[in-house]
Amino acid sequence: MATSAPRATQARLLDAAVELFAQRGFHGTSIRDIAERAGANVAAGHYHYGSKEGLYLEVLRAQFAEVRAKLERRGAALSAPALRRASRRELVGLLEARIATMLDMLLGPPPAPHGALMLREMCDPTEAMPIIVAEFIEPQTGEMEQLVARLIPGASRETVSQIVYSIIGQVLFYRFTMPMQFLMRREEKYPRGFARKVARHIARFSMHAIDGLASERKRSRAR
Amino acid sequence: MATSAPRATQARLLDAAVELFAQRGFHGTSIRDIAERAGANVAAGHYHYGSKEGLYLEVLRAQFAEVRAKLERRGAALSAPALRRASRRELVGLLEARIATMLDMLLGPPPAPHGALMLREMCDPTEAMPIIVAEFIEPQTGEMEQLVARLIPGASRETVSQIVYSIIGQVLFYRFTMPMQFLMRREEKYPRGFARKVARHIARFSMHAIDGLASERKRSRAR
DNA sequence: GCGTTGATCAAACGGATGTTTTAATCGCGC
DNA sequence: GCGCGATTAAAACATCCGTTTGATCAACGC
Repeated sequence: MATSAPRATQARLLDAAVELFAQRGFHGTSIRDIAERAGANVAAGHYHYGSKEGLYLEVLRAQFAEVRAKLERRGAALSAPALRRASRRELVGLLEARIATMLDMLLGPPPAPHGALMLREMCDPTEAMPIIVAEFIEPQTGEMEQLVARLIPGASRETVSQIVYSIIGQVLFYRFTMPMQFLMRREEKYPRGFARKVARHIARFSMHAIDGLASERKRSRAR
Repeated sequence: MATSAPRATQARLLDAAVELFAQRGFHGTSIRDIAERAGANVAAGHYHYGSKEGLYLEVLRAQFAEVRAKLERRGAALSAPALRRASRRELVGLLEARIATMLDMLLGPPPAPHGALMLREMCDPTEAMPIIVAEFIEPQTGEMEQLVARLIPGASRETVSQIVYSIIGQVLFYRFTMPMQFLMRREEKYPRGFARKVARHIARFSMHAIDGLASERKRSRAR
C-alpha cells in the first residue's frame, strides 16, 4: 500500500459517487463521470470497490451511517430509559426537536444526500434496502413509537405505528416533492428558515391530532 | 392511414411504455423492451412518437389525464360552489372520501401507474413536470385548500396550505415508501382493505389536528 | 540493489443503447 | 389493376456503457 495517495483516491471516488448517485441515480451515473470528478482513472472504481454496484452499496452504507451518527451527535437520538423518565412536556419537546432535526437535514441548505438516495431506493430498490431499513429506518421509527406511545397511553401498537407514519409522512413530503414545490413556488430552493417553520407546523398539527385521538379514546373507554 | 392495425400498434406501444416506464423508469427502459412487449418493431417508437423522450412525455400526459378523469367519474372532484354550500358534516365526509379515493388508486391492488411515474419525476424531473403540476397537482390541492379553508375559518392561506400538505404527505407516504413497508412487513403487497383502514386513520388524525388548530386559533383571538 | 506488492494508468473489448436508413408491405381511391 | 401515402420491418450506425487487460510506477522488506 502506498502512503497516502491510494487512500485518497479511494475516498475521493466515494465522495464523487455520493454526489453523482444522489444527483443522477445509479443508471444515470457512469463510472467515467465518477472517475472524472474524482480525478481518477476509469478502472479505479473496479479496483477499489469491485464493481459499480459495489461502489453504490458502499455509498449508501456510508451515507446512512453518517446520518445516524450526526443524529446522535445532535442529541436527537432518543434512548429508551430517558423516554421512560421524561415528563409529558419534555416528550413534546423531544418530538418537536426530532421533527426539526429531520427536516433540517433533509431540506438543508444544503440538503443531505441521504434524502435523494432514499427516494431513489424507493423507485428502484436494491440490495441496500435491508441495510437502510435495519440501520436507519427501524431504529428511528422505533424511538418515535416509544415516544408517541407515552403521549397516548394504552393505544394499540397499530395505532401508535400509524401515528408515527403520519408524522414521518408529513416530514418526507417536503423532501420527496421538492422539485414540484420549487416549480409551484417559482424558487430554486426553500427560503431561509423554511425547515424550522414547517417543523413548527408539523409538530403542532401532530400534537393536536394525538391529543384528539387520546381524548377520543378516553371518551369511548368511559362509556 | 390504414384502418385499424396502425392505431393498434400506436396504442399498444403506449400501453407497453406506461407499464415499463412506471416499473423501471426512463433510463432503465429501452425502446427495444417496449417494442418487444408491444409486439412491434424497434423503429415503431420513433415513427409514432418522434423519440424515446416524446413517448415518455405522451405516457405521462395520458396517465395523469386518465387519473383526473377517473377522479371526476368517481365524484371525488370537489367543485367550488358545492363546497360553499356544504355543511361541516358534509365537508368532513368529502374530505374522508377524497383521502380514501387517493389511497385506493395509489395502493391498489393493482396500484395505478401514476404513483410510480410521479415518484420517478420527483427523482429526475423532466419537461413533463409542469404538465403534471398544472393539470393534476394544482387542481387537486386547490380543491382541498377550499375544503380545508371552510373547516378552519379565518386561517391564513399559508396555514391552509400547510394543512393540505400535511394530509397529502400522510397519503403519499404509504405509496412512496411502499418497498420499505413491504420489506418491514415481510409482505409483497398491502393486505386486503389496507387502503381503507389507512384512510380512516388519516382522516381522523387530520380532523383532530384541524379542530385543534381551529380552537387554538379561537383561544388566541379571544385574548 | 532487487524482487514483490499494491496502486494507477491508457487502451481495448463486448455488448447495449437511441436513432437513422432503406426497403418491403399494407389498404384505399381512382 | 394500379399507384400512392401511410405503416412496418430489417439492418446498420455511432455512441456510450461496465469491465478487463497489461503495462508502468512507487514504496517497502530483505
